[in-house]
Amino acid sequence: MATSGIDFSQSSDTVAQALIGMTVLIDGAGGRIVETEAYDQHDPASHSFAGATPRNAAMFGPPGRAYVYRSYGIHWCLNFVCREEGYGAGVLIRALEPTHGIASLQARRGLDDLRLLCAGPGRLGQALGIDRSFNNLRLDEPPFELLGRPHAEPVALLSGPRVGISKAADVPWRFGLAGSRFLSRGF
DNA sequence: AGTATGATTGCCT
DNA sequence: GGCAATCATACTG
Repeated sequence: MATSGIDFSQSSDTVAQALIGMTVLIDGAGGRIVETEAYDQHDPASHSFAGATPRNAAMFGPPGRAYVYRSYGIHWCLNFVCREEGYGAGVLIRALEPTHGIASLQARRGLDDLRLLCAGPGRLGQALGIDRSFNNLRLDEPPFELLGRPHAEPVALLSGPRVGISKAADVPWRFGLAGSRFLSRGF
């Protein structure tokens, strides 16, 4: 069984790149991470920029946990907390290539098309069954499971501006797996 | 207490 | 390409 081997105490942009190619599962369902975005406390686009609030408290907690927030009143989005307790940084998981428990992912999405199953943070959240109860959960114990890249093989990374933000829109902290057809959109 | 605003998605023209 | 859905959070008064 491959171990994740990832160090969440690193900066969010480093973690965001290291996560590409790894596999995240919730209750055994999920897939290979093909798209991420980094957010940092000193980054105007980050929820943590203005300091800790009840909503973003998990971002300021211990690294290696989930930060879950509601997007546009509709979607649940999943982040991995980075750095250290008291520092607000995290990585938004934006897209997966479905590999495990595909039937349950499809059932929750009400959609069969593998390409659109987890291609976007809201879609991914729905497919994995994310909700508020996952906020602040540890990533190294159930229901979460993180698996490293098979044979620790290197991956070809893409990077570019983050999606859907108005501040710091030029910072290239969106990362993707080159050639993947499961990205939320092109780079 | 009222209002403005999203780290989005899906449907409409 | 445009825009409605839908609501928690943050900000203003």
